[in-house]
Amino acid sequence: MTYAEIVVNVPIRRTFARRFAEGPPLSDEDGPPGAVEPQAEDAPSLQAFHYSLPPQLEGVVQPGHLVWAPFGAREVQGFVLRLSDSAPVETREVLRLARPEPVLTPVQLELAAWMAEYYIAAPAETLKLFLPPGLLEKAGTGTGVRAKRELELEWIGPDDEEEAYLQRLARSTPGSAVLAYMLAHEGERPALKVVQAACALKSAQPVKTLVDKGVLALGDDKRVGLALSVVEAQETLAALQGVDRYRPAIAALRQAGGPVWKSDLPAADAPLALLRDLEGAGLVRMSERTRFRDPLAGRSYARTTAPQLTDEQRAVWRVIREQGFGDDSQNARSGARPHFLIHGVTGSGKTEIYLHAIAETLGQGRQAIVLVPEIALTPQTVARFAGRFAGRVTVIHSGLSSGERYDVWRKVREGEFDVVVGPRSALFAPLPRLGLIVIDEEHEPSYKQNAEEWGSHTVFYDARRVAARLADLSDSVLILGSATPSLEAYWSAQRSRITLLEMPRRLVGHGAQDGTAYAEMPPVEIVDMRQELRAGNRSVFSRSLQAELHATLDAGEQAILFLNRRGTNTFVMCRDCGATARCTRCDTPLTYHERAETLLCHHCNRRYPIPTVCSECGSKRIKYFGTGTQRIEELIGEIAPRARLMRWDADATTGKGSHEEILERFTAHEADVLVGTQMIAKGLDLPLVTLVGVIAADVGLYLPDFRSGERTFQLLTQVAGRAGRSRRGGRVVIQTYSPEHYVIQAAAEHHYTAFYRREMEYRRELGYPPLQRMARLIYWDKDAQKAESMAEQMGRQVQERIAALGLRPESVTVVGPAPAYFARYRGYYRWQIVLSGADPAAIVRGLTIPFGWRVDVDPVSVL
DNA sequence: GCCCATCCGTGA
DNA sequence: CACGGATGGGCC
Repeated sequence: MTYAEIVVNVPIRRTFARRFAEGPPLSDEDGPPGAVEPQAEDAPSLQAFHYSLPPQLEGVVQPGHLVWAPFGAREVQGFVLRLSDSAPVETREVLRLARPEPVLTPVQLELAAWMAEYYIAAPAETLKLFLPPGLLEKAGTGTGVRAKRELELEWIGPDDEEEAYLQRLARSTPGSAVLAYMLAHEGERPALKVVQAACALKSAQPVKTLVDKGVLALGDDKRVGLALSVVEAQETLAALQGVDRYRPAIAALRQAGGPVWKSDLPAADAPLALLRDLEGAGLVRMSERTRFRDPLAGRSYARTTAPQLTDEQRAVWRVIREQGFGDDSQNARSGARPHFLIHGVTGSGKTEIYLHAIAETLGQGRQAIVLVPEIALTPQTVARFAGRFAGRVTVIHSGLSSGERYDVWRKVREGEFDVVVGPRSALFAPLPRLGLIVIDEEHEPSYKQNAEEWGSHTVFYDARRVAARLADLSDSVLILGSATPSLEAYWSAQRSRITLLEMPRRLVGHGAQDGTAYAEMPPVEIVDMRQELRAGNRSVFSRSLQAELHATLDAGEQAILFLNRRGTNTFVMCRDCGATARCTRCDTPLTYHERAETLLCHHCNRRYPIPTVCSECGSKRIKYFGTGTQRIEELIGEIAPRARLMRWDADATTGKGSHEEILERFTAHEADVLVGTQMIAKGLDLPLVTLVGVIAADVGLYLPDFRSGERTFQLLTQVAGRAGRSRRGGRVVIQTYSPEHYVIQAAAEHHYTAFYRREMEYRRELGYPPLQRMARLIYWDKDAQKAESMAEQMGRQVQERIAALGLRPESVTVVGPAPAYFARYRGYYRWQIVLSGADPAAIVRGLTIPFGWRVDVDPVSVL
C-alpha cells in the first residue's frame, strides 16, 4: 500500500490564526478609532494530510502532482508532498489527478524541503512559494485564478468586394428588418409576434432594442407601432442599414493582418452584436481561445546582437565558459558546477557577461533565471535581455496581477520561455531545464525576505543562499555580480567556495565598446563638516561643494546630490519643553513634509496633522530641525537660484512609471541638479553628470546594526559611481562628520578590499557573520507586558536548550531577550533574542515556538 | 469552509 | 432544562 502526504488549503479561522498560526499583522492599517477586533473569519493556510492511493493511481501519482482528495464532505485540491509505505492516521483515498503533469519539479520539491529545514519553517509554507499563484485559492477548489478565455477575431473577408458584402450585411441585420417591416405596414399596429414572425426572428430582442431607442412604441396589448414620423423612421432605417458603423471594426481587423483579441479593439467600435453580423456574413472568423496575459505584451524590443567583448570581459567570460559550462566541470567539483562572483565596478560591463552566459545556456538546451532588485526592473533592463533573446524571455514583477502571474507561471512550466527575469521570487519559476542562475547587484538587501515586513510571511529566506542550493540541485551555473559584493559572497570567494572574477575597469559612456575606452574612477574629496562649522560655515553645503556645484552649472553639466533622508525636516521639537513629535504606534520621531503639509512616520507611513501647539506643554514655540531631501531643494534655490531642480525619492515617485519619467527628464537635461535618496544610487547611466555630492555620509553609519558599515560603504560607492561615466570625467564630494572612518575612507578611494579587510576584522572581533552565523527570534505584541513575558519565557527556553545540547558557553552568544532597536512598530511592542555562533539554527530547531514568534535565520539586520 | 461538540446565555 | 447563538477544533 502506498500512502501520499498531501498539502491542502484549509482556511483556518482568523481569530485562531491570530493566536496560533500566522504572524500578528494581518491587515495593513489599523481600523478606524474604536473599531473592534475582527470577528472570526477564515484565512487561507496550507496543511499536510495523509491519504492512501487507490490501485489505479499506484505508480501514477508522484510527488509534485496536484490531485483531488475527499476532505470532510467536500473535494479539495492538494499537492502531493511525498509518498510513503505507512501513514500515521486512518486514511481516505486520493480520488484522481487534477493535472496530468506534476505541478512542481523534483528539484523544486527538494529545494522546498531544504528551505523548510534551513529556515525553520513549515514545509507547507516553503512549498507555497513555488506554487502557481492563486491555484490553491478558494479552499483548494481550484476556482481561484485560471487561464483566461477570450474571443479572438480574424478578418477572412475578400479584400476588394467589401462594399457589396457590407450592403448585404446591413440589410440582413434584424433591427433593420424589423424597422423596414414596420415602415411597410405604416399606420397599422401589428402584434409583437406578427412582427417577429414576419422578420423570421427567434427572439423579440431586436424589437425591444428599437423600443428602447424610442423608434417603436410597445403597447400594453403586446402590439407595436412606429413611435417616429415616417421621415424620421426612414432616416433611422438608412442609418441602421448604413455600413459606416462597421467600418472602424473592419479597418482595425484588416489592418491587424492576423488574429486580434476582442478586448484589444476599441470597445465602442466593436460591440459583440456587430461582430456577430460580420461573422454571419462570412467576413470574420471568431473563436474563443485561451489568452496568455503577457507582461511584455505591447512592447517590442529591438533585436540586438552580442557586441565584441573587451579584453577584460573576454578574460572573465573565458573562465566562466571553461569552468562553468565546460564538459569537465561536472566532474571537477563532486557533481556541482562552480559558483562565480563577478566583482565589477559600475559600468564595467557585467551585464554582457550575463548575456553571454545565457546564450551559452540556451545553446545547451537549458534555461536561465536572472534575479535583479525590484527597483532595477525597468523596461531598459528587461529590454537588454528581451532584445537579445527575442521571444524567449519573460518577466515577473510586483506589478503583475495574479492572473498575469498565473499565466507566466503556466507558460514557464510548459517550457514556452527559457529566460525568466525578476526579483527574489523569480527563483521559484518552474523552469524544467534550469541551467543558469544570475544574481545581479548581489549585495542588495532586498534579496532577503525581511522578517520586519508587515505581512503574513513566514519564510524569511535569502535568495542568494537558496539560489546556491538550487544551482547545486539542478546542476546549474551560478553567477553573482556586484560592484560592492556582500561580505558573505566575497568571503566565500576568499575561501574558494566561489570563483572570484575581477572587472576593475569601467567602460566609457553608454555601452560604447568601439575600441574599448576605459574611464578612471572619479576623484573623491572628503569634506570634514566639523571644520566647516569651525570656519563659520553653518550651511548644509560645504564651501567646496558649493564651488563645485557652481562650476558644474557654469559648464552646463549636471549634478546629483545625495541624502538618505526624505522630507523637509527630520524632527519637530518644542522649544520650551524639548518634546519631539513622535509616531503613536512606532515611537519614532516624525518627519515634516512641507509639500504634503503633514508629519509622516517613515517607519509605518502614518500621517499626522501639523501641530500648532506642543502636545506636552501647550507651548506654541515649535521648531523644525534636521534636513531632508525636500529641504535640500529649497536650500539649493538659495545658493544657486539658476539651477533647475528635480527630486527623486519615494515621495516624488508615487505613480506608476514615475521613476522612468523622472529619469528620462533628467537625462534629457530638463534639470541641472537631481536631489535624491538611495534610489539615485542604483545603476543609472547619466552621461552628463559630472558632480556627485553626498550631503551627509554619516546617515545610517552609526545605527546599532552589524551591517550598517557595509550598507554605508555600498551606498557611498554606488553614489560615487554615478559621476563621470562619460569622457567629461567627474568628481565626488563627500560631506561627513567622521572623515577618518574606514568606511568613508575606503569608499572615497574606491577601495573595496581595504573596506573588506577592516570590516572583516570588526566582524571577527565581535563574532558577526560571515564568520559566525546568526539566528534571530522576534516577537510582536500589542500588549507590552505580554511581549516582555513571552520574550522572557523564550529566553529561558533558549538557555535550557543550550544547556541540554551541552554547548560550551563561548561557542554561542545570546543577546536578549531585549526590546528590538525599533522597539515599537505600528503599535506592536517588539522583543527579540539574537543567537550567534557556529550553528545557532540548531538551537532554534529544538525549541517549541509559540504563535507570534518569527524565526529569522541569517538575518540581514538586527535592528 | 463546513460540520459538530461544547459552552453559556436566555427564558420557562 | 430546552433552545440558540457564539466559539473553537477537526477534517487525513
